[in-house]
Amino acid sequence: MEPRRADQIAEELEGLIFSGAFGDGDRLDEIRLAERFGVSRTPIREAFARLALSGLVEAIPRRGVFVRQPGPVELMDMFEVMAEFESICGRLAAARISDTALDQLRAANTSCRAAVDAGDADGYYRENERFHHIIYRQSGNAFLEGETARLHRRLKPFRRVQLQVRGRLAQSMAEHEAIVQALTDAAPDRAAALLRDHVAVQGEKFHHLIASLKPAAE
Amino acid sequence: MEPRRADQIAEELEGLIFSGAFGDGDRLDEIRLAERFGVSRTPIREAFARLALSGLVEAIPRRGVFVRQPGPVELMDMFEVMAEFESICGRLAAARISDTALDQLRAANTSCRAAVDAGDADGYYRENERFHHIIYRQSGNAFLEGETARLHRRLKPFRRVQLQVRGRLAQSMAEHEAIVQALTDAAPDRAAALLRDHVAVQGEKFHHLIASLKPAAE
DNA sequence: GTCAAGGTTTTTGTATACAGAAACGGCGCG
DNA sequence: CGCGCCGTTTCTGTATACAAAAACCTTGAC
Repeated sequence: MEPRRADQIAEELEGLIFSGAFGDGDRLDEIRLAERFGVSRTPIREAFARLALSGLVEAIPRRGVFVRQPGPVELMDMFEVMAEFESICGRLAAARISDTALDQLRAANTSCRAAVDAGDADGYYRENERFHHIIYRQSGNAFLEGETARLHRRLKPFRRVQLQVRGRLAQSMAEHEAIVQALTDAAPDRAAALLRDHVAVQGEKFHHLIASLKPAAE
Repeated sequence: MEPRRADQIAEELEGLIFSGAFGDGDRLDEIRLAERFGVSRTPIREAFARLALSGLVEAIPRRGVFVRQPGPVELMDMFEVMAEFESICGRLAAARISDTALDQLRAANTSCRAAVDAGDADGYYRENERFHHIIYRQSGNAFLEGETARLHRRLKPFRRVQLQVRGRLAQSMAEHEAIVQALTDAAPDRAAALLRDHVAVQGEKFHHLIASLKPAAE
């Protein structure tokens, strides 16, 4: 049989969870999913293991696996941590960044601005991601880079929403340039502060958004 | 059959990896392990999934699972991140900590000192852990608490080594008291700086240790 | 009418069997 | 003598079958 069946299933399930087909606390039935995907229970269980690695589901022994989707509170917590992660990366990168990487940052920023001007949302996301990943890498700490990228990836589905606020993109671009400047000047504290605020703002915007979306929920 | 077989196997394998029976890059043979534990391959694979969650092994598709033990460089990176984690927890906790928790910190510190005086190493480790976990909790950020505890746990086997340096325990105790003072004074920056240094020192000690142990390795 | 106990059903966990891919070795060719 | 190709073997991935535990429902007693 196809060797990467379990991986594909994991991806599809990931999509289903992100799309909201499965909500927080929902139990994922092995048998139903096995029938649905036309495979046995084994690759389903394998897929569950993959999802558990990403933190999307949690397996409770003898009970089954349950969708673990962060609620508003946990999401705010995650954004707060994300801001600190980026801040640390920036602080370290300010001392360790190479000239080549600085050029790459400026290039990513230029592409980013071009995407904004062209109204190319996908392009913006892609270049924005590149920008941040360069900073992660330049922290010179592979473990930090990995953990930061991990959380970044996990928050990805929720980041899209809050960027639709008018004027945020232009402001974000300005912040990017200030960050590049701080890194160029090798100013660790400034870079750390700028990056923290840059991401923290995303969290706040997100908070306002969910607050306006469901005011009666809490 | 016993329902928690896979969990037990996972624990045993964890012990084997920590004890050095399996080194970095070693491939874990499903069949051999199945024979060794007297079970089929299925619970072994289940155990692998658990270990992968802890980051102790890495599964490469169609190749098998391999022990992923951090080398000196990665370990240093992890200690650096650990220091930043604790620092963040301290900064947030300084603003959010409760009087009850402050009392608990002082109590843990007292027990800690008693253990040091009694030469009770295990007691020291336990109370020291309690001390730090209280701070994680008091950050008021459940996600941060979880991630910090996770990394703390992962570094646990390597922490034991570096504490055997003479005089470190007493110094560590003094740092603990300074940290409690900073939290009592609600001084976020001071608490953050103290905690960062408190943990960073561990990383440095560790670095010196491995440097002295294998000078020809690099 | 409510609660508890027992049996039934559903579901997880494990064992075994099989298919397909990757690693290994021998053979032939240049 | 070195290199590449093909058959063999070993191992991962998947399917199916079975055991055991938890959830569910029914039934009986208080």
